[in-house]
Amino acid sequence: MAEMPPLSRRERQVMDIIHELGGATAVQIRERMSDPPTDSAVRSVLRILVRKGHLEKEYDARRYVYSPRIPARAARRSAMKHVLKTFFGGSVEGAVATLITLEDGTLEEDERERIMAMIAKASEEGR
Amino acid sequence: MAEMPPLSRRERQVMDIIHELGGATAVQIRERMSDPPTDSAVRSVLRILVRKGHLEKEYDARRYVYSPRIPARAARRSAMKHVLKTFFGGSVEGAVATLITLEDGTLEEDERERIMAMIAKASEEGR
DNA sequence: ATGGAGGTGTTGATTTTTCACCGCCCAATG
DNA sequence: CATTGGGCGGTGAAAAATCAACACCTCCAT
Repeated sequence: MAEMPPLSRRERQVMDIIHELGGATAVQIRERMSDPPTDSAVRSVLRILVRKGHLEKEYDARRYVYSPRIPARAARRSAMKHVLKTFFGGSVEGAVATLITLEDGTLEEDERERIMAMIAKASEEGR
Repeated sequence: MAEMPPLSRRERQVMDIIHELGGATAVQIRERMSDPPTDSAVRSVLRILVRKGHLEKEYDARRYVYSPRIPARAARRSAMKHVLKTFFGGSVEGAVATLITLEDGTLEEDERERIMAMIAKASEEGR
Protein backbone atom coordinates (compact mmCIF):
# COMPACT_ATOMS: atom_id res chain seq x y z
CA MET A 1 0.00 0.00 0.00
CA ALA A 2 2.88 2.30 0.64
CA GLU A 3 4.15 4.00 -2.47
CA MET A 4 7.55 2.48 -2.09
CA PRO A 5 9.61 2.91 -5.19
CA PRO A 6 9.78 6.49 -6.35
CA LEU A 7 8.42 7.18 -9.77
CA SER A 8 10.47 7.08 -12.90
CA ARG A 9 10.90 10.07 -15.14
CA ARG A 10 7.96 9.50 -17.37
CA GLU A 11 5.83 8.36 -14.53
CA ARG A 12 6.51 11.58 -12.68
CA GLN A 13 5.75 13.63 -15.71
CA VAL A 14 2.46 11.88 -16.25
CA MET A 15 1.48 12.06 -12.61
CA ASP A 16 2.18 15.75 -12.51
CA ILE A 17 -0.02 16.37 -15.48
CA ILE A 18 -2.81 14.35 -13.99
CA HIS A 19 -2.49 16.11 -10.69
CA GLU A 20 -2.63 19.40 -12.42
CA LEU A 21 -5.76 18.47 -14.29
CA GLY A 22 -7.31 16.46 -11.52
CA GLY A 23 -8.03 13.72 -14.00
CA ALA A 24 -7.24 13.17 -17.62
CA THR A 25 -7.50 10.87 -20.60
CA ALA A 26 -4.52 9.37 -22.36
CA VAL A 27 -4.88 11.81 -25.20
CA GLN A 28 -5.13 14.83 -22.94
CA ILE A 29 -2.04 13.74 -21.12
CA ARG A 30 -0.11 13.24 -24.28
CA GLU A 31 -1.10 16.66 -25.49
CA ARG A 32 0.40 18.29 -22.45
CA MET A 33 3.69 16.50 -22.77
CA SER A 34 6.50 18.64 -24.07
CA ASP A 35 8.16 15.48 -25.13
CA PRO A 36 5.35 13.37 -26.53
CA PRO A 37 6.18 9.74 -27.26
CA THR A 38 3.75 7.53 -29.11
CA ASP A 39 0.19 7.29 -27.98
CA SER A 40 0.73 3.69 -27.03
CA ALA A 41 3.78 4.62 -25.00
CA VAL A 42 1.69 6.98 -22.93
CA ARG A 43 -0.84 4.27 -22.37
CA SER A 44 1.88 1.93 -21.23
CA VAL A 45 2.99 4.33 -18.55
CA LEU A 46 -0.61 4.81 -17.57
CA ARG A 47 -1.10 1.09 -17.23
CA ILE A 48 1.97 0.82 -15.07
CA LEU A 49 0.83 3.63 -12.84
CA VAL A 50 -2.51 1.97 -12.38
CA ARG A 51 -0.88 -1.33 -11.57
CA LYS A 52 1.36 0.36 -9.04
CA GLY A 53 -1.66 1.85 -7.43
CA HIS A 54 -0.95 5.47 -8.14
CA LEU A 55 -3.80 5.96 -10.53
CA GLU A 56 -7.28 4.69 -11.00
CA LYS A 57 -9.26 4.71 -14.19
CA GLU A 58 -12.87 5.37 -14.64
CA TYR A 59 -14.85 4.69 -17.72
CA ASP A 60 -16.49 7.82 -18.91
CA ALA A 61 -17.93 8.82 -22.23
CA ARG A 62 -16.30 6.11 -24.21
CA ARG A 63 -12.83 6.54 -22.72
CA TYR A 64 -10.92 6.15 -19.55
CA VAL A 65 -10.25 9.04 -17.28
CA TYR A 66 -7.23 8.53 -15.10
CA SER A 67 -7.03 10.19 -11.73
CA PRO A 68 -4.79 10.04 -8.68
CA ARG A 69 -5.74 7.51 -6.10
CA ILE A 70 -4.39 9.70 -3.38
CA PRO A 71 -6.84 12.41 -2.40
CA ALA A 72 -5.87 15.79 -3.78
CA ARG A 73 -5.53 17.25 -0.32
CA ALA A 74 -3.06 14.60 0.75
CA ALA A 75 -1.08 14.93 -2.46
CA ARG A 76 -0.90 18.67 -2.05
CA ARG A 77 0.24 18.46 1.50
CA SER A 78 2.79 15.82 0.70
CA ALA A 79 4.25 17.76 -2.20
CA MET A 80 4.39 20.95 -0.22
CA LYS A 81 5.94 19.18 2.70
CA HIS A 82 8.65 17.88 0.47
CA VAL A 83 9.69 21.20 -0.98
CA LEU A 84 9.40 22.80 2.41
CA LYS A 85 11.88 20.33 3.78
CA THR A 86 14.14 20.16 0.76
CA PHE A 87 14.36 23.78 -0.20
CA PHE A 88 13.35 25.80 2.80
CA GLY A 89 14.80 23.88 5.68
CA GLY A 90 11.30 23.53 7.02
CA SER A 91 10.81 27.25 7.35
CA VAL A 92 7.19 28.04 6.67
CA GLU A 93 8.10 31.67 6.81
CA GLY A 94 10.68 31.29 4.09
CA ALA A 95 8.29 29.33 1.94
CA VAL A 96 5.57 31.92 2.24
CA ALA A 97 8.06 34.64 1.45
CA THR A 98 8.99 32.91 -1.78
CA LEU A 99 5.39 32.19 -2.57
CA ILE A 100 4.20 35.75 -2.33
CA THR A 101 7.01 37.05 -4.47
CA LEU A 102 7.02 34.35 -7.07
CA GLU A 103 5.99 36.26 -10.10
CA ASP A 104 6.58 39.44 -8.26
CA GLY A 105 3.66 41.72 -8.52
CA THR A 106 1.15 39.07 -9.39
CA LEU A 107 -0.23 38.99 -5.92
CA GLU A 108 -3.37 41.00 -6.12
CA GLU A 109 -4.39 43.36 -3.40
CA ASP A 110 -7.44 41.35 -2.53
CA GLU A 111 -5.65 38.06 -2.62
CA ARG A 112 -3.10 39.46 -0.22
CA GLU A 113 -5.90 40.50 2.09
CA ARG A 114 -7.53 37.14 1.91
CA ILE A 115 -4.27 35.50 2.80
CA MET A 116 -3.85 37.81 5.76
CA ALA A 117 -7.35 37.06 6.91
CA MET A 118 -6.77 33.38 6.48
CA ILE A 119 -3.65 33.42 8.59
CA ALA A 120 -5.34 35.45 11.27
CA LYS A 121 -8.24 33.09 11.32
CA ALA A 122 -6.00 30.06 11.40
CA SER A 123 -4.25 31.36 14.46
CA GLU A 124 -7.55 31.87 16.22
CA GLU A 125 -8.91 28.45 15.53
CA GLY A 126 -5.57 26.74 15.46
CA ARG A 127 -5.21 27.04 19.17
CA MET B 1 23.00 25.18 -20.61
CA ALA B 2 19.36 24.45 -20.05
CA GLU B 3 18.81 21.42 -17.91
CA MET B 4 16.87 19.72 -20.60
CA PRO B 5 16.64 16.06 -19.77
CA PRO B 6 14.84 15.63 -16.47
CA LEU B 7 16.75 13.86 -13.78
CA SER B 8 16.54 10.15 -13.22
CA ARG B 9 15.39 8.69 -9.96
CA ARG B 10 18.71 8.47 -8.24
CA GLU B 11 19.79 11.76 -9.61
CA ARG B 12 16.70 13.40 -8.15
CA GLN B 13 17.23 11.76 -4.85
CA VAL B 14 20.80 12.93 -4.68
CA MET B 15 19.96 16.43 -5.82
CA ASP B 16 17.28 16.72 -3.19
CA ILE B 17 19.65 15.72 -0.45
CA ILE B 18 22.22 18.19 -1.63
CA HIS B 19 19.66 20.93 -1.86
CA GLU B 20 18.53 20.20 1.62
CA LEU B 21 22.03 20.36 2.99
CA GLY B 22 23.19 23.13 0.75
CA GLY B 23 26.26 21.10 -0.04
CA ALA B 24 27.45 17.66 0.89
CA THR B 25 30.16 15.08 0.52
CA ALA B 26 29.65 11.71 -1.07
CA VAL B 27 29.59 10.05 2.31
CA GLN B 28 27.09 12.47 3.77
CA ILE B 29 24.83 11.93 0.83
CA ARG B 30 25.02 8.20 1.10
CA GLU B 31 24.18 8.38 4.78
CA ARG B 32 20.97 10.22 4.08
CA MET B 33 19.83 7.77 1.48
CA SER B 34 17.10 5.48 2.64
CA ASP B 35 18.18 3.15 -0.06
CA PRO B 36 21.96 3.34 0.03
CA PRO B 37 23.78 1.68 -2.84
CA THR B 38 27.53 1.22 -2.79
CA ASP B 39 29.78 4.13 -2.11
CA SER B 40 31.12 3.94 -5.62
CA ALA B 41 27.62 3.94 -7.01
CA VAL B 42 26.91 7.18 -5.24
CA ARG B 43 30.06 8.68 -6.59
CA SER B 44 29.07 7.61 -10.06
CA VAL B 45 25.82 9.49 -9.84
CA LEU B 46 27.67 12.46 -8.46
CA ARG B 47 30.08 12.42 -11.34
CA ILE B 48 27.22 12.28 -13.79
CA LEU B 49 25.47 15.18 -12.14
CA VAL B 50 28.62 17.23 -12.31
CA ARG B 51 29.08 16.38 -15.94
CA LYS B 52 25.51 17.34 -16.67
CA GLY B 53 26.13 20.65 -15.02
CA HIS B 54 23.77 20.27 -12.11
CA LEU B 55 26.44 20.13 -9.47
CA GLU B 56 29.81 21.59 -8.86
CA LYS B 57 32.44 20.24 -6.55
CA GLU B 58 34.71 22.16 -4.35
CA TYR B 59 37.73 20.81 -2.61
CA ASP B 60 37.45 21.40 1.07
CA ALA B 61 39.16 19.84 4.02
CA ARG B 62 40.51 16.93 2.14
CA ARG B 63 37.29 15.99 0.37
CA TYR B 64 34.92 17.25 -2.22
CA VAL B 65 31.80 19.07 -1.30
CA TYR B 66 29.16 18.93 -3.95
CA SER B 67 26.70 21.75 -4.27
CA PRO B 68 24.01 22.84 -6.70
CA ARG B 69 25.16 25.04 -9.51
CA ILE B 70 21.87 26.79 -9.53
CA PRO B 71 21.69 29.46 -6.84
CA ALA B 72 19.59 28.38 -3.90
CA ARG B 73 17.15 31.20 -4.41
CA ALA B 74 16.48 30.20 -8.00
CA ALA B 75 16.13 26.56 -7.08
CA ARG B 76 13.70 27.38 -4.32
CA ARG B 77 11.59 29.55 -6.54
CA SER B 78 11.59 27.02 -9.30
CA ALA B 79 10.57 24.18 -7.03
CA MET B 80 7.86 26.23 -5.42
CA LYS B 81 6.60 27.39 -8.76
CA HIS B 82 6.27 23.83 -9.87
CA VAL B 83 4.19 22.62 -6.95
CA LEU B 84 2.15 25.79 -7.09
CA LYS B 85 1.24 25.03 -10.65
CA THR B 86 0.90 21.29 -10.32
CA PHE B 87 -0.95 21.00 -7.06
CA PHE B 88 -2.56 24.32 -6.41
CA GLY B 89 -3.66 25.46 -9.81
CA GLY B 90 -1.46 28.48 -9.33
CA SER B 91 -3.36 29.66 -6.30
CA VAL B 92 -0.93 31.33 -3.93
CA GLU B 93 -3.72 31.54 -1.45
CA GLY B 94 -4.28 27.82 -1.53
CA ALA B 95 -0.60 27.13 -1.21
CA VAL B 96 -0.24 29.36 1.80
CA ALA B 97 -3.27 27.76 3.37
CA THR B 98 -1.68 24.35 3.07
CA LEU B 99 1.62 25.65 4.26
CA ILE B 100 0.35 27.13 7.48
CA THR B 101 -1.59 24.03 8.34
CA LEU B 102 1.00 21.50 7.37
CA GLU B 103 1.87 20.13 10.71
CA ASP B 104 -1.26 21.55 12.12
CA GLY B 105 -0.65 23.61 15.13
CA THR B 106 3.08 23.80 14.72
CA LEU B 107 2.98 27.35 13.50
CA GLU B 108 4.23 29.31 16.44
CA GLU B 109 2.65 32.53 17.49
CA ASP B 110 5.69 34.59 16.67
CA GLU B 111 6.27 32.93 13.36
CA ARG B 112 2.71 33.68 12.42
CA GLU B 113 3.26 37.29 13.32
CA ARG B 114 6.43 37.48 11.33
CA ILE B 115 4.64 36.06 8.34
CA MET B 116 1.88 38.60 8.70
CA ALA B 117 4.41 41.39 8.96
CA MET B 118 6.24 40.07 5.96
CA ILE B 119 3.17 40.03 3.83
CA ALA B 120 2.20 43.48 4.93
CA LYS B 121 5.65 44.76 4.15
CA ALA B 122 5.70 43.04 0.81
CA SER B 123 2.52 44.75 -0.20
CA GLU B 124 3.94 48.13 0.74
CA GLU B 125 7.15 47.74 -1.17
CA GLY B 126 5.56 45.66 -3.82
CA ARG B 127 3.99 48.73 -5.30
C1' DA C 1 57.10 3.55 3.93
C1' DT C 2 52.90 1.94 4.70
C1' DG C 3 48.11 1.85 5.24
C1' DG C 4 43.85 4.01 5.24
C1' DA C 5 40.62 7.41 3.71
C1' DG C 6 38.68 9.79 0.10
C1' DG C 7 38.69 10.29 -4.98
C1' DT C 8 38.36 9.30 -10.12
C1' DG C 9 37.38 6.72 -14.19
C1' DT C 10 36.21 2.43 -16.64
C1' DT C 11 33.96 -1.60 -17.54
C1' DG C 12 30.39 -4.85 -17.76
C1' DA C 13 26.47 -7.01 -15.84
C1' DT C 14 21.60 -6.28 -14.42
C1' DT C 15 17.57 -4.07 -13.83
C1' DT C 16 14.38 -0.43 -15.19
C1' DT C 17 12.39 2.42 -18.33
C1' DT C 18 10.71 3.64 -22.35
C1' DC C 19 8.48 2.72 -26.52
C1' DA C 20 6.39 1.21 -30.74
C1' DC C 21 4.47 -2.55 -33.18
C1' DC C 22 0.46 -5.43 -33.40
C1' DG C 23 -4.10 -7.07 -32.62
C1' DC C 24 -8.58 -6.75 -30.36
C1' DC C 25 -12.84 -4.46 -29.41
C1' DC C 26 -16.54 -1.58 -30.36
C1' DA C 27 -19.11 2.24 -32.08
C1' DA C 28 -20.13 5.15 -35.81
C1' DT C 29 -20.47 5.62 -40.70
C1' DG C 30 -21.19 4.55 -45.47
C1' DC D 1 -23.09 -5.40 -43.27
C1' DA D 2 -18.54 -4.06 -44.00
C1' DT D 3 -15.36 -0.73 -43.08
C1' DT D 4 -12.98 2.51 -40.56
C1' DG D 5 -11.03 4.70 -36.67
C1' DG D 6 -10.39 5.64 -31.85
C1' DG D 7 -9.14 3.61 -27.53
C1' DC D 8 -6.91 -0.02 -25.03
C1' DG D 9 -3.53 -3.41 -23.70
C1' DG D 10 0.23 -7.10 -24.32
C1' DT D 11 4.69 -8.07 -25.69
C1' DG D 12 9.34 -7.76 -26.41
C1' DA D 13 13.19 -5.41 -27.69
C1' DA D 14 16.06 -1.24 -27.53
C1' DA D 15 17.84 2.31 -24.52
C1' DA D 16 18.89 4.20 -20.18
C1' DA D 17 20.02 3.90 -15.45
C1' DT D 18 21.95 1.62 -11.64
C1' DC D 19 25.47 -0.40 -9.41
C1' DA D 20 29.62 -3.11 -8.01
C1' DA D 21 34.06 -4.25 -8.87
C1' DC D 22 38.53 -2.76 -10.30
C1' DA D 23 42.67 -0.27 -10.84
C1' DC D 24 44.94 3.74 -9.67
C1' DC D 25 45.90 8.39 -7.33
C1' DT D 26 47.03 11.47 -3.63
C1' DC D 27 47.31 12.82 1.03
C1' DC D 28 48.14 12.41 5.52
C1' DA D 29 49.07 9.94 10.03
C1' DT D 30 51.06 6.42 11.99
